[in-house]
Amino acid sequence: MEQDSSAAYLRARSLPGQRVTPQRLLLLGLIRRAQGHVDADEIYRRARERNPHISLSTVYRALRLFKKMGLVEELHFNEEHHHYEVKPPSQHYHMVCMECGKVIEFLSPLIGRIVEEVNREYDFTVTGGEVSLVGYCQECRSQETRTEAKLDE
Amino acid sequence: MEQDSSAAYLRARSLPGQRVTPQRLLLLGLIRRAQGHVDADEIYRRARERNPHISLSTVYRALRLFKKMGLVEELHFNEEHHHYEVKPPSQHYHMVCMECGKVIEFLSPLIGRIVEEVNREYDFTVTGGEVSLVGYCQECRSQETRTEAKLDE
DNA sequence: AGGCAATTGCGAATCATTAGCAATCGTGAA
DNA sequence: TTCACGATTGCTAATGATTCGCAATTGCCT
Ligand SMILES: [Mn+2]
Ligand SMILES: [Mn+2]
Ligand SMILES: [Zn+2]
Ligand SMILES: [Zn+2]
Repeated sequence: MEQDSSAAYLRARSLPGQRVTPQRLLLLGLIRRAQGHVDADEIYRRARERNPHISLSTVYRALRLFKKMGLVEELHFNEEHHHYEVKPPSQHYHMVCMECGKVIEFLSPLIGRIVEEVNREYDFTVTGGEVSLVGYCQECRSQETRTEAKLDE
Repeated sequence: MEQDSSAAYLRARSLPGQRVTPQRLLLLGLIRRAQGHVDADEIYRRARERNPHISLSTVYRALRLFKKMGLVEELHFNEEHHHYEVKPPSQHYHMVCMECGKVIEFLSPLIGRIVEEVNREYDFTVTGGEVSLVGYCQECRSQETRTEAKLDE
C-alpha cells in the first residue's frame, strides 16, 4: 500500500541517524497523493483526519526535512505562505495572477534545459527549482480596465 | 538627477488618482540604485538616512505598489522574507544554496524563451517572473559530506 | 488658493514559521 | 528480544514579516 512504498522510499533516502516515523510517513504520503499545491495548513488539516494528535510543528519540521532531502519542492507564489508539491515536478512552470491569485500550470522542456545549463557552467548541485511567472489572467485583465487597479480592496 | 528621472518614470506609469510622493520617489530611487537584491528592512534602513521619519509601513506599501505597477520584481529565496530588484531583470536566474543561503546569479536567454512560449500559448499577461534554482554550493557540499546534514543547527 | 481623495505614520493586529523543552519512540548494538 | 540513547514529537510561547485602522497630512486638479 501507500504507506509501504513511502516507507521504503523514505528510508532509502534517509541519512544515518534519521528516523522513519509514522508522522513522516503519513505526511509524505499525503503530499504525494495530493497532486498539486498544498500549503502547510492544508497538509495539517488532512493529516489530522488520520492522526488527530499530530502537531503543526511536526508538519513544518517534516516539510523542512523533505525539502532538504530533495523530496518536495517549495513553491513561492504571490502570497505570504508557501506551497509544496512532490518532486519530480514533471518540468512545469507556474503562472500566478497578481489580482485573483489563480495559479495556472503548464509543461515545458525549457526548465530542463536551464538545469543542464547550470550543471554545465557552475559548480552548484541543483536539487530543485522553480519557474514562476506573475501577471494578470484574462478575467482580471478585463476588470482592470474599468476598475483601474486600486492598490487595496 | 536621480530624483528627477524617477519622478518622470514614476509619473509616466502611474494610474489616474495615484500620487507621486517624495517617499515613493526616495524608495524607488534607492531600489534602482541598489543594483541587486534588497529586502524591506534594508530599504527601510537606507531610506531613513534620507528621511528619518519615513515609516516601515510606507516601505511595504510602496513595494506592493511598485510590484503591481511592474516596476520591481519580488524575489523568493530560501528565506521567510522577500527581496526586491528593479526591472527589467536582464534575463537572469538565481541559484540559492539551501545550506548557507548564498545567491548566485547568472544570465541566460532561456527565460526570454519561456515568456515567449507563454505569450504564444496562454491568455495571460506576463508582467514579471522568476527562475530560481535551489541546491548546494560547492563549499557546503564538501562540508555536507562529513557533517551529514543535521536538520537544525 | 481651496477641496478632497490618496497617502503617511503610528501602534496594534495578524499570520506564518520557529524555538524551547520535557516526554516518547525508533533503531542499532548486545 | 531487550536496552539505551539520541532523534523526534507535541505543547506552548516566541519571533519575524507584513498588514490594518485611523487620524493627520498632503498631492493634484480646478
Ligand atoms: Mn516566498
Ligand atoms: Mn538578481
Ligand atoms: Zn486573475
Ligand atoms: Zn552554500
